Amino acid sequence: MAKRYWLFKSEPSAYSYDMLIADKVAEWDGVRNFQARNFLRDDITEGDGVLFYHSGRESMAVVGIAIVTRSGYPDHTAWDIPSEHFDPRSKPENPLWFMVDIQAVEQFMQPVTLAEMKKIPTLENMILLRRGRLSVQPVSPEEWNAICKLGGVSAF
DNA sequence: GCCAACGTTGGC
DNA sequence: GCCAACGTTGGC
Repeated sequence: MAKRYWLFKSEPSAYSYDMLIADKVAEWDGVRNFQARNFLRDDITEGDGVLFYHSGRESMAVVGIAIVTRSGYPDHTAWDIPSEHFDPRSKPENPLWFMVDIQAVEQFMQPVTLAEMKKIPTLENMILLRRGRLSVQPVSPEEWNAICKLGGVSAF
């Protein structure tokens, strides 16, 4: 199966790329949107590439890349009552929400800002620019390459 | 801090 | 099943 590419958004005060580096591997839990859930459950598989995007006032930029180390599996925080992501509709025997694991690969030399991305014709159809609110979204190989290049990833 | 976009909920 | 109300995200 061909490797696919994704963009994951995170508010850096909630979870930043630096925290991912420190944690080595992160469970991408807490996604509570059905479209994003479907990607996590059905499409995102081990080995896929992830652009890590910081949303919010301080950053608004892709800051690095990550790799999926575990394909979709049930998000156990949904049945963890003290968790802020608790959702009584999800049960271990019939999970509603899903997550994947990711690992940091390389921090960008240069964060690629939202303002910068808006100026690149190759990126004009990016979901990030068209429907800003989806927190897990597919990225085309062309978009992936353009952003990695701008970010100064060593492979380019 | 404001507000547009948009996903979700719930009354009918 | 429709749609108004509501809540959240996230850029500005």
